[in-house]
Amino acid sequence: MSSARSSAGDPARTLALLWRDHAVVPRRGPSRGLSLDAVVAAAVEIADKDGLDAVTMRQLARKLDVAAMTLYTYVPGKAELLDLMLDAAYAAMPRTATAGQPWRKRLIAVADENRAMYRAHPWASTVSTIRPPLGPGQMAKYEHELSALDNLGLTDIDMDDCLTYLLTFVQACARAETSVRDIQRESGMNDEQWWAAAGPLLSRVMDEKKYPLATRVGTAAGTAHGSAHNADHAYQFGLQRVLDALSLLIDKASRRQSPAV
Amino acid sequence: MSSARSSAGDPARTLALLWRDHAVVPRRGPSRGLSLDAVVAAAVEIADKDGLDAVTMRQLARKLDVAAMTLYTYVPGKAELLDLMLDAAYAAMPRTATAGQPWRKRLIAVADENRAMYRAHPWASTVSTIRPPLGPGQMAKYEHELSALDNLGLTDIDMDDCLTYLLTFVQACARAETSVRDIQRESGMNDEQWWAAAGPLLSRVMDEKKYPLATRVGTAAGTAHGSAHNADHAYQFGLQRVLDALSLLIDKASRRQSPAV
DNA sequence: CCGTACATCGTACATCGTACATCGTACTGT
DNA sequence: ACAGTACGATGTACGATGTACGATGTACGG
Repeated sequence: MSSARSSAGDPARTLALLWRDHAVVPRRGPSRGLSLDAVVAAAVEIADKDGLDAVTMRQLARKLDVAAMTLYTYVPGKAELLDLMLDAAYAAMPRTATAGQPWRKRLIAVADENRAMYRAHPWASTVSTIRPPLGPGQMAKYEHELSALDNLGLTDIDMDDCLTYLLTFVQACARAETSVRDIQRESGMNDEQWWAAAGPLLSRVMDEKKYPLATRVGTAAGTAHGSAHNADHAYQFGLQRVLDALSLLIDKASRRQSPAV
Repeated sequence: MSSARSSAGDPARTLALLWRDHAVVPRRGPSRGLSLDAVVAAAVEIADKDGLDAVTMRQLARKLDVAAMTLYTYVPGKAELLDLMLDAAYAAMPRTATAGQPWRKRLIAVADENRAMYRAHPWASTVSTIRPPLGPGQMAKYEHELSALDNLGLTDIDMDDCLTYLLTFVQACARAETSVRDIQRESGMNDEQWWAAAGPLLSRVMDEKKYPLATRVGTAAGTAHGSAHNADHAYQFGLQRVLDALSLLIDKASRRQSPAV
């Protein structure tokens, strides 16, 4: 996989699994030792703790005290498993009731809920959901989030665009955070240590006269980034920018809908 | 790898390669059949055509008519190769001279240059550059892009933040485009076909009364997205939003610097 | 009470990155 | 001119990965 992707398996089979559409319940043979939910939950647990790469069929099987191939009686393959993991994560999200509040507050709640989900499941931020997992979790999430944009005078397509714009931003932030965490774990260095190691080497090998701005700004940014809470800062800062941008669309639409407001 | 990452190898070794710091030129043994540049160029070619996953040591070796292990005399490993590929892509970017133009035009040029680079090298959009490849290409790119934000009254850290904000947006757009392309190639279906396959299945399995907004908006967005140029649209639309957001910072800073403007 | 449907699982295969040992080449010191 | 050696190239091998295949055992329906 270039990057992990949702909905990479057979649509029919995947949808049946996501909606737990056990069309035919087996009537013969030994009873099952596990359940689909148990398999998915175990996979999510591994991914939460050790990252998506740690979710291998053998690892997962070991955790469930079962042979690797046994998993294939619960799930057609790894692609479908990923869809089930994502949809389960979506299904478990809290959905704050914000009806009656101004749209800005409602959208901030949506963003924060997503951020919390990515904090709990960092691996989810690395999955491309261009083709989303079409399960009950995703549907409930989508329904809830759209309600924050309903009755503002936006067209259906505008609603979807605005939501996508917001969620893309939150996912990009989460992805950056996840990346920092993963690379730190794999390299055994945090960013500060890495800069401390690479910085001197770099200035010995590059001609600082040739890149004056890069040297000056890079040094300033490097030391600032090494210091602290820049992920939080980037999120708060960026979210305000995103909401400002959306307000241009939303306020115009609202005015058109109800000129008094 | 959870996702591909730059600067995942040993910093010292990587920097020496990136800056072609051949400290000791070998004086003995057979002459080399290839060059570092040839190896990197071949890797980029494969990645451009068939995606980053297709860049395996064996594939690359086959393309260069050499045994797989031979590559390890040119490059310490795959992690370093990725850094070299990225830095080469950066180095090859055109850098439009926009001195004297208003900052908005300059930033649009920066964004467009990056977009063009990602179009030429879609795999580059999938690489996390939280720790950037500290090579001459990256430096030249950074120097050039910072110059578009220089003399606007911004602090060094603001300059870096603004640039990062812009480039993150462009990369997110490119990543989406790449994802669409990759998933289409792998699944053998374009998005329209996929929706056509999954849509009916979904509506049979889900209770549309339970998700009224999702059904209504999802259908509208689904058909609209199936139609056409939404990647371009998302880029143009989003870029304007990003620039609007940045103008709040920049105009304020400029006014502080030169109240007349 | 047997046939059969089904869960389980051991083995095997192709793929990956790369460690290691070997081989042959071409320069260096005499 | 020749030996010693540094170094490029490469064949083989190892431990991962996802999963196809076939054997084994279980429990229900006739």
